[in-house]
Amino acid sequence: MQQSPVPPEPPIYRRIADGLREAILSGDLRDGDRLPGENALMAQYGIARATARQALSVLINEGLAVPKRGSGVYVRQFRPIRRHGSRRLSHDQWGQGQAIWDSDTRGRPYTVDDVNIDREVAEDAVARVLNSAEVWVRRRRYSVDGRPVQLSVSHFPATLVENTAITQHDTGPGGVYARLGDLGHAPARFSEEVRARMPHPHETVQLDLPAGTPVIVIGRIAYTSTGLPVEVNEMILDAASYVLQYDFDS
Amino acid sequence: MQQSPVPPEPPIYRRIADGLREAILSGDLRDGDRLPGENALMAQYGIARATARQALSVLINEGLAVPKRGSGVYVRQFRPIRRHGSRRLSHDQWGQGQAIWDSDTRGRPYTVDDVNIDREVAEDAVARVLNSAEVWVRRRRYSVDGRPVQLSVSHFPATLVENTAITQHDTGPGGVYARLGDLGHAPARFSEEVRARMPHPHETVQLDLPAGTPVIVIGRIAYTSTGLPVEVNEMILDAASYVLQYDFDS
DNA sequence: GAGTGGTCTAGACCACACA
DNA sequence: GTGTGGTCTAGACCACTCC
Repeated sequence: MQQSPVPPEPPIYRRIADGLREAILSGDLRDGDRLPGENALMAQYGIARATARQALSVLINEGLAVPKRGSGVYVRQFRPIRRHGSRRLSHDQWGQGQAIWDSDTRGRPYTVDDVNIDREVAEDAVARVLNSAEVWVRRRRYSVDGRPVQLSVSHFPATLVENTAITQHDTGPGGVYARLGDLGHAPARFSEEVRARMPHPHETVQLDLPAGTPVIVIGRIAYTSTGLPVEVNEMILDAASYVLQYDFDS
Repeated sequence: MQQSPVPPEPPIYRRIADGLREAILSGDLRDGDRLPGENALMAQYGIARATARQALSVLINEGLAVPKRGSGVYVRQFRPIRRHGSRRLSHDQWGQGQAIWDSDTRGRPYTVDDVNIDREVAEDAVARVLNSAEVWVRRRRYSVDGRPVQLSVSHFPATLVENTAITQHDTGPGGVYARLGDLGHAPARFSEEVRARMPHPHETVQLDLPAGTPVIVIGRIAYTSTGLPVEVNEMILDAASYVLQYDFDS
């Protein structure tokens, strides 16, 4: 009867999840493959329904699998869009365009829906940055291949853009940045803050996110060449759909 | 008996979770506050244990709450470290150092543990970028205030750094970049790819991540001024501990 | 219609925290 | 010791998908 300080075994649901995860990460189960369902796990391991569900929920919450009602649980895929930060310093100019991760580089077309434009009282942080209590706000949703991938909320100082096309649905050729240029306030410098977190419920709905998908949050300030902040843009990206790339000298 | 096409009510566990979430996001429940426990929810809503657990698990998987065994479920806090990409173009130089999100800017000291240095056969992606089949690999873990926040794996072309301090624990003054400089290969340009995803199990352990915490993955390539890639560094950051900042001109 | 995942109940035993 | 969350069983009904 050896009773030594054995490291406690992980619970059953976790061991099952570990096995399935390894099958996914090793490539035994590939993109879109069907995982063993609840009934299969119950039979195979002699466990209760809730325990089988718990095992599957681990993988779902890790973003490795997606449940489909009435059908099964499937291996999830990752095929991101590449978003470049700086364009001028783009590393294509000095490297061979090398990248560590694969991505869909063909410029798939964006579509924009759910445009909303309003004049609002700015939130504290935005008011502080733009030095303006009132702002024009442009809310948009971007989709690629019919799937929503990004939410964007742009804020402009109200007095700066009043009576310009920036307050209209159709901003004209070149978009809002061209209109800012018309005003003599062309954006020249950018500061981007990047975070990641789990999505809020409305983001889950608007981006149609499965469980286990974080969002990347980008807060971007656009400055003119003289250092005047002219736009604050908060973007919410489906993390499973994006790779961000930033190139810079030391 | 009106029986009109009512939008189906969300399940109980979700309604409970929604209520708790609102309490957290509105500030009624603050950092570190205790949420109603399983027993409290069972009594208050007249539901079974598993249902109460399910409601709490929603918030836990969203990263809004953290369970503590034998104690309760608590509201989680977010107090990130700010990590700057470019230093030369640092936006302090032309802006007023404005930022959208709060962060702990006081430079809290890093500690490094778990240093591992090995000569290895490179993974495909790394071999392709460095144009080198064999690499020296430096694995490190960084902690702040005693809490692990970042894992880092640096790869260097084996033939380039052989017999230098880069293959030693003590890399000398200025660290590995200074040693690369000694070789006439000082890094001058960087390309960073940024992703976010849920952590793998070993990352969860090494970073001591609670459920509902994504990781930010940074893949960074360092080039010399002549465009020679000299380092590939993959960093895994606790997303709840970081804000990344990138400044650039258009 | 058969099979799947989604929700829910009513129990049980355990390890752990806290007083 | 009491209360907490962690794991697990054995059922149930439902909505949905696929054949």
